[in-house]
Amino acid sequence: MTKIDDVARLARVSTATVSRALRGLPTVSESTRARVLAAAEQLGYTASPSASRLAGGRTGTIAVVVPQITRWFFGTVVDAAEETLREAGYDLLLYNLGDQESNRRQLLHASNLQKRADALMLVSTPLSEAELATIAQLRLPGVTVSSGAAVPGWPSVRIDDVGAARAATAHLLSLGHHRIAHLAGDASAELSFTTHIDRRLGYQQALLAAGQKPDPRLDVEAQFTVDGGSQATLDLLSRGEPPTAIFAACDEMAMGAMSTLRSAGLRVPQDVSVIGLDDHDLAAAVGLTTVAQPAATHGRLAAGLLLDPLAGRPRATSASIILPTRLVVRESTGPPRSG
Amino acid sequence: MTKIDDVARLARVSTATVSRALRGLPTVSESTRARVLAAAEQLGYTASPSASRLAGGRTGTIAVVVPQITRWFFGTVVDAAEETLREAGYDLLLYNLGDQESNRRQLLHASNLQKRADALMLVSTPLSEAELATIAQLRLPGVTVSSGAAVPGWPSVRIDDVGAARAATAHLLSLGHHRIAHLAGDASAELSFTTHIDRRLGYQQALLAAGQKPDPRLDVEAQFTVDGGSQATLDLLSRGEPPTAIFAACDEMAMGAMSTLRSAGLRVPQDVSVIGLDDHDLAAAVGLTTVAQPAATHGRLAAGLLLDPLAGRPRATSASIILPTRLVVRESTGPPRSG
DNA sequence: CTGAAAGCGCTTACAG
DNA sequence: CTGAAAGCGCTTACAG
Repeated sequence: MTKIDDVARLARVSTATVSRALRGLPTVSESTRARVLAAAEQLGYTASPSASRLAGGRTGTIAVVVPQITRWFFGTVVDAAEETLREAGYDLLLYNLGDQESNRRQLLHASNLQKRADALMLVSTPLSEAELATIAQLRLPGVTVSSGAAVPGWPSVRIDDVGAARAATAHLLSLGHHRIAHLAGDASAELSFTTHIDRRLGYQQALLAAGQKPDPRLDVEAQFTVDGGSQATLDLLSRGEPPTAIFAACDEMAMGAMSTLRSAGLRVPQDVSVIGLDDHDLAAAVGLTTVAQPAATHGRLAAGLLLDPLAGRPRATSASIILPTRLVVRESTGPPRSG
Repeated sequence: MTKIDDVARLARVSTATVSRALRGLPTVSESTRARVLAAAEQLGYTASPSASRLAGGRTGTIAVVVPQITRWFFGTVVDAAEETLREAGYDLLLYNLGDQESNRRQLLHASNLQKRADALMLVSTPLSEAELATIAQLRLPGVTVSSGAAVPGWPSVRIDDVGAARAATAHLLSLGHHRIAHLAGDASAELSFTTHIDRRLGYQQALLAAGQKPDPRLDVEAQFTVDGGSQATLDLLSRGEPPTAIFAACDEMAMGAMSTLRSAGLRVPQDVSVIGLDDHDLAAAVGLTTVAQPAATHGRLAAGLLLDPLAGRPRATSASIILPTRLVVRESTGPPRSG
């Protein structure tokens, strides 16, 4: 591997000058810079990241933490963030929390993060008090995407979960539904996971605004996945008279619900309407009505918010971005039979 | 940040001993090791990765390259690989190639990789001759997942794409279909991308074995996505008499096809049968018949193949793993109307 | 605008 | 089993 000395020798300058020229620092004459670039090019030189990091104190890396990369929203956020970060020259270190709580603790341990990344992007990742305190003390720049922890001093990119859930439920109400079920995220599993709580809140608010009292028997918790949606729907059906409509807290659950309803001999939307929240890649294909949220935009904007302070620039945008959602009506919702 | 000297001072040993004790090298007495561990614990010490990498020559990082993290197969492979790698103490550096060819070239440039990662996992990533040569010359350990490049000396984990496609097509043939279309990956877009070629080959082999001549008008190319499947199906329908069955090269395309067929007023499977290849998370929910491939197993095994040589162990498994596929019959396939 | 020298925080022969 | 010292390949004040 060629190193900086090789380039310096060939360009007849010091290693300090090579370092400056290659990083585009302004204190290098044009002719020198040209000579250095030519030498580096000729030798196929790239600085060793380990050495740069140690000497410079910056890692050139952003750590991105997601609950599970296979879920639509998280995959899409990471996809968009990766592109933005790479264009800016940053590497993306992926932390996929998975199910294991032990995994979580270890990953979010301070010393692990601070020495590995210049900044942190937490996607839908709740934090304990202790974790929050540690991160605050590290003074690591960061951004949160979607709900989860609110880290003091960090910007956030998210939607109005309460409002989106309200809109989804209101759509069902406007069609004349009176028995509207909710498939909620499992609030107990992930500490202070506000997404689940907020969406349930929006659901309840919409019902109350329409003069309906939320019925706990129509409100079931499950995993935020296709299987979770299926299980929750089975659960719902086993409780007796089925609802006339279901608001699932995410599209994956909604698709699981649609599938289970059909297997149970119920037609969607004639017997039961289903609405989700996301606008998953496949929502259009399965005719799912949903409240769309712009996942890629989350990732792109969050990455941008991280880059500004890292480059020493003031943040271009305000600290907290609430992205718009919109109702997309497809074939999975309609008026109730008796409506 | 506490550094190794702090620990050494507290434990009353040299930094060399701290380094050895913490990494579990055998040449440290038990009592010394205990003292060092206690000191490190007390100070909350973790070694600086940059310094370790520079001094030790290892990065503790695996670079994982995927075409697009949002696609089911790739997301699932990365999810499984991440878990295995993290358990072994490795970081995962994600390279999401995306659409941009320029991106590709830069990422796969030798100097970029060798200094950033100890090993490389290429998922469905074709390489040019030049890239292959560079990688071979780097002597970087690696593994390929799914088809793409065959790097000399690297193990691979994949399915038999030709056989899987043959099985999918044979299923349609066995139901009595005579006009079987194929939605293929866009072979021209990604150099030497053998997955697309192999699946088309299997399709053609099955037809020929049944005495049917492949009809180019029933063989359309598209993106490996839901939208790609929709577009290709529209294309197919615009060519005149529709096929009685469609074999889509992946489930996402198959789901796009199902959706477009229904929008066009064609029933699945009564008017047109559809079979995919993957067993996507949502395949069961939409009743898609498919040839299942174990995506998570790909990721887990590939990560394992990488870890053995990195730990200096001989590889536990043979160099080339062909994982089994299996036909999963659901509701999207049936006999042709006139059959 | 450029260079000599120190230093980033570890690991690794080399000795003992 | 342990330590002193060199070295990994850069970047950064400090001088000029």
